[in-house]
Amino acid sequence: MDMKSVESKWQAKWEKTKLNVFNKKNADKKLYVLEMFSYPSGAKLHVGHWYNYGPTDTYARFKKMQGFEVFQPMGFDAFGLPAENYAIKTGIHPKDSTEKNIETMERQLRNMGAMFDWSAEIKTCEENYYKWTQWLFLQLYKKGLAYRKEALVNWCPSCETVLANEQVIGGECERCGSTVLRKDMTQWFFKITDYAEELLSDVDGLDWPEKTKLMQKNWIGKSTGCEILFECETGDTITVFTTRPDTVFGVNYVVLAPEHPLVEKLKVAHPEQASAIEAYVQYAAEANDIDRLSTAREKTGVFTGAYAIHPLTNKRVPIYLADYVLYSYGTGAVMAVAAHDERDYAFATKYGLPITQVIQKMGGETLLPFCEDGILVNSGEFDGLSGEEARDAIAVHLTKLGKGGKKVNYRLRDWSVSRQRYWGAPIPMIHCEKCGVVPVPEKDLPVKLPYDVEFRPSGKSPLASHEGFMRCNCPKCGGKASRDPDTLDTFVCSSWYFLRYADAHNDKQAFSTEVANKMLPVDVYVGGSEHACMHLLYARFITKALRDMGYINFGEPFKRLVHQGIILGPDGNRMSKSHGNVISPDVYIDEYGSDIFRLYLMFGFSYTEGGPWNDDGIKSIARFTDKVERLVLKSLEYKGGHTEKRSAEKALDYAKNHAVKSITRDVELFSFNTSLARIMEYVNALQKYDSENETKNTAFYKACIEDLIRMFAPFAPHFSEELWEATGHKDSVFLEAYPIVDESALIKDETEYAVQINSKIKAKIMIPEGLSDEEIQATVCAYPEIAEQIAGKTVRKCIIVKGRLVNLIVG
RNA sequence: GCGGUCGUGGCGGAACUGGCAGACGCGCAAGACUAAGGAUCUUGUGGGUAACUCCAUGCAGGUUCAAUUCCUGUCGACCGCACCA
Repeated sequence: MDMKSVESKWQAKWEKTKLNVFNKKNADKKLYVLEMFSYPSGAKLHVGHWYNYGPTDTYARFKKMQGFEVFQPMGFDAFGLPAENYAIKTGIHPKDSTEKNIETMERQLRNMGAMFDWSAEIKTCEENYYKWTQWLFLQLYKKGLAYRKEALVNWCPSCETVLANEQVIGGECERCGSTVLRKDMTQWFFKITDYAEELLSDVDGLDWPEKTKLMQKNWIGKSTGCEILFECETGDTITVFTTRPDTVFGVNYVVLAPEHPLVEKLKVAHPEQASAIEAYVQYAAEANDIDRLSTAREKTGVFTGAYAIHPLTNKRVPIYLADYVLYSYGTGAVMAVAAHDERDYAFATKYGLPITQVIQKMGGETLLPFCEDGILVNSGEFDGLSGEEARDAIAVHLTKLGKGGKKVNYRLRDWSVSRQRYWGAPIPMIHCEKCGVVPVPEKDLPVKLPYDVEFRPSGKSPLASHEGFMRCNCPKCGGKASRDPDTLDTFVCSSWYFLRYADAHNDKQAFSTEVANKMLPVDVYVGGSEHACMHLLYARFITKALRDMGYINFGEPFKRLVHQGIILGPDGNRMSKSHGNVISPDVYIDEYGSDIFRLYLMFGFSYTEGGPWNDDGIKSIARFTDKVERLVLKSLEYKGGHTEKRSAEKALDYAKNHAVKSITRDVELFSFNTSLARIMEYVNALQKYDSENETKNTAFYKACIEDLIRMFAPFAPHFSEELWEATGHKDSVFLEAYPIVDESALIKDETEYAVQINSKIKAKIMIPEGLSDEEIQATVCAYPEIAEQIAGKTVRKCIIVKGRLVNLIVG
């Protein structure tokens, strides 16, 4: 079969008959199958795109044949740094390069032959999309979920922009790998922390990979503990957060993060220490994140000269500054218990501070810090309590004294969304000298991104130097004002696109509530696991926020989530230009066509695992489709024959139904390799029937062949359409129902049992269906080979696993 | 350091709730058809052994009538977090 012409033929037909367009009339049977949309940074589709989209399309087509009205849209996440960095390097405008890349990629995606509903296509860099991204920003602002503050933020010196915490991977920029610095800047933030608890507790109800759920949980990082107030000589109060209030009697000193606001005051109160404090704050500010976050690094710090009063013992404890305390977590201050915390122990040892043991391990003393639970000692009235009891009792006691109480803390921080870059959605805010920060009225959206901008980095936002863009009037007072020069993080664009797909042409709203409630949530979402704590978390947050604003009635965007694995280069390494191991799908598609490429991706790997690319595998798939084609075409010539159902027909019928049953289960699990194995088995059975039976039950055999085409259709769509047409059908095979299991064909008269004596296999015996356990045992024991071996011994126990095995315990 | 996932033939990979380890395919070997085959078809294919059988799911234990599957320890690979108090 000439796959190239076959593929373009059927793609044209599908387009013409609108086969892939979602039919709103069948919305009650909708199934929203979504692949993460493409990022057009490279000019072409790579193997990863194929591996995401090809097999998932097979799933979608399978569900369509099962009677679902499948909605499978596709689009482009088109704003972002790579296009801009490319522009800086080459001088080609990001809009031009992005549009060109999209054009190529879209053509390739169409040639893939997936059933994407192109009528709902989205490009996030287009006005009719980012207008609504800006609208979303304004809604969050109205709701108090978008706010501006000066804060220490992650700064990528190479991309010259701020990054969200989620975009800093091990202290490095997610995009370019530069070491991220910290910088004090005024930025827009989304208050994702308001949803920390809900984001955490709703995770459990999701049909997502457990690993991803755990990663989100850890990222949100809930910890329950206690806040404790330490009065300070200056009259201020230092609030610390601890998960171990049971160790409070062991506090040896209190530590503030160098950025803590109280530091200034302490410097004034203790002029003798001022220069030491100053020097240390300076030192901490200059240390980069990598150094500072390293656990191996030696602890450093400085005494402030000040003391705090222990809330329960009233003893004076010294106040230190140390950068092992993070200002961004908890209260930015901790109580140090050297005897029961490794970090405090290391610090105390270095600076010669006292160490007081207050937790006793069962049966003995410990010299090194003992960080587990134990019995309280040296803790006044709390002596003898267990850790758990003490944590509760001390928290209650502190509350009573007004010196603290129970407190929950999250690791999750608010999402910083300002980017000092050009290629993004402008933030729809205006700065007026008189009125302050004023939102752009919704009727004035979109705030258009100008084309003629000097996007080469200058240390500040490119838009800031575009006068025409910046200059505006204040919507409130009408006076002179300027626009916000920053653009939105692209993750804002992608945090709601799945809603826009459902109502992509709405020019009055971002989406209609009615439509969104009908079409969402997404039933199955497929994409890479690298988004676990970024896109997937942001999308959940935005969904919940929109729900609380009344725009939608659901709080989770993606009911089920599947991650595809990664296809590695033939050498087992991740594909990369530097490794020189990049496999181009184009070469193979040219030679074999898209169906065979997709089949190999499905058959050669476990979908969620991925693995190294291998050329031999793809050849074997091409051989298989040839075989199917020969078998189908040969069957067309058969005429006459008999109409009985003899054992040969029964065996074939069994093979078919066995395959149907397994495939139906496996495709649902995204287990495409085993599904195809079952199809291969069925093809082998057909071939066997064909070659072994001179006279055939022709009508039956032809029906089996047609079922094969139906079964194979989701896996090899163009190929199957062509064969379906060859067998005399006019309409698309995708309008056919997927074969359903006929359980009666799977009932056998007898089943082979493995028979064990003392757990060792001794024989395989055919046992008729429907026997009782006693009858099975009797049959087995009467079997000559077994009877011989158990002669003279007593059968003490007989374990029977129905349909599988019998284990005789003799002795 | 903490958390997680995974280690199965020469290779990719199967094995549903503990129940015949190695499905399906590649590769390899032999044969058939051929002028020829890199096409197609048939058969065989974890290892040892002449055979009875024995040994095999990273390694060492444990639970069980039965363990790739559950538990403990250990080695290795990968991923995530990383001074989070």
